[in-house]
Amino acid sequence: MPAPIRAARGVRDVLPAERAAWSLVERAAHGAARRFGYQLIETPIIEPLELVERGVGEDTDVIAKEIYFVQPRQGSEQRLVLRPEATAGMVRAYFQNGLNQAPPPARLYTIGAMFRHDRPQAGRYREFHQLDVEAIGEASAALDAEVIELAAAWLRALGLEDWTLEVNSIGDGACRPAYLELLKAYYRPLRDQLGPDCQRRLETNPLRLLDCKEPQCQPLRERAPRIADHLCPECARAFVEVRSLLEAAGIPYRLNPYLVRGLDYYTRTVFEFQHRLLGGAQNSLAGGGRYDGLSEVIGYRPTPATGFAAGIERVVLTLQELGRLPAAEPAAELAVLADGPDLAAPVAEVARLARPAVRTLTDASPRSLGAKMRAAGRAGYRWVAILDAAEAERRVVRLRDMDSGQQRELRWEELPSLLGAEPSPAGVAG
RNA sequence: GUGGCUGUAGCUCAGUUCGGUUAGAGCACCAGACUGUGGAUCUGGGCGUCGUGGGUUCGAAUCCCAUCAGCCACCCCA
Repeated sequence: MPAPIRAARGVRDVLPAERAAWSLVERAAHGAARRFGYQLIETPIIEPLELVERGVGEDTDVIAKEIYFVQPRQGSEQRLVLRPEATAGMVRAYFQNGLNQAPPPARLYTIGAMFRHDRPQAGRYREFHQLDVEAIGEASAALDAEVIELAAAWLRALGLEDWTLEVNSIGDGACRPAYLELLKAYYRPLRDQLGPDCQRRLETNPLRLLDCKEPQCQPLRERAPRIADHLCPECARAFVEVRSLLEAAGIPYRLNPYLVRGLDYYTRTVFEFQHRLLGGAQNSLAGGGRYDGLSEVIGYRPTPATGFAAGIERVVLTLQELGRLPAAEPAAELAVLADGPDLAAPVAEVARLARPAVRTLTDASPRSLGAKMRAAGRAGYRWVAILDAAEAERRVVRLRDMDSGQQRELRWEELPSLLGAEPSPAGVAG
């Protein structure tokens, strides 16, 4: 026998008990997105390397070490990768399918798996799932506020109230270059006090100096020029508008002048939802912002857009920490039990008749009736229908109400109407 | 990718310090008893190459090395 094959590192199985919580989170996401007029789309999990490279930024860690490459069958084939995030694919799909021909903005969302070759940790997996919400085609600050409000509505629908929202503006092509010069001018004399990473960032990606967590770098940023003080009139106006819209919507937020995105095509609004229960390093529930420069980078017409990505696993984890996971639901409401051997066919027929009314499973195993009843009791089924050979011949069952213990004989054909009349949510779950 | 901690039954763990017969407990699972036919109780049962591979030794769950996996902190982000 070969060695047991285990799942790859950093990926995990979501079993039925936990999957119920996922369904809750996903249903809330669909509900929130639809209520804001966002439509569900699906984009491929594999995308061309170039899309991901340019969509994420070639100098980022994601590109440098976290990309999963798809092994090409021939060297000449296009290089494909597993998507590490959804936004670039969403924008590609928007243009490629002509959604830019409709009146803007396109309000789109998707839920799906993303892949990053990180070092696994609780709340951080190599395959993880995101809710991704994008409003593409319009520069209005109202859309920034809208996607934030959507995210907040989603979290609130799940009973998550204790998050914090941090907001910042990082300007645009008109004002950021000048600000970056100011930032560099501030940091250059302090270069020797910076960590090695930040010494490099000083010239390549100075915004990143602001959110460096190295103890030696942190104090220096206190006196650094703040971009909020150096926004161009348009960006300043947009920032004010986003903030006033959030206040009007009753969404509490905190200004974090050190919240940044490292890439050039991010503009103006950036934000992040956090939750303390997620613990230190992995406390981010969702993050996003405006990315007016992305479409050009991937070869399409300049088009403003804004959105966010949220971690499904992290939301589920937070619900778990709060003890708010939904109670495990029995797999069925009715179990049809064979009292004796060779009853598979009649048991299946009884179940078939009952299924239009209630979720029904069968147990025609050779175990004793006591064992089957014990299993049914533990599983929490509402009803049990028992039949032996003689009853099968007469087309009747003993129907037992597991709560009251009451039991009566009835004809198979009576099952659906009788059980259907009982108040029982036959809703679709997970 | 860097550093640290940890891997024993399906799950939670004891045993490891200081090597010594057939490696333990609870939960869960299966069978039976008890109420014809239930969640409790009782009895019995498989619980396992002690993560994997190699080494030291008369002898390794225990010591050493490697490897894989999980967790924690970085890096980064969801």
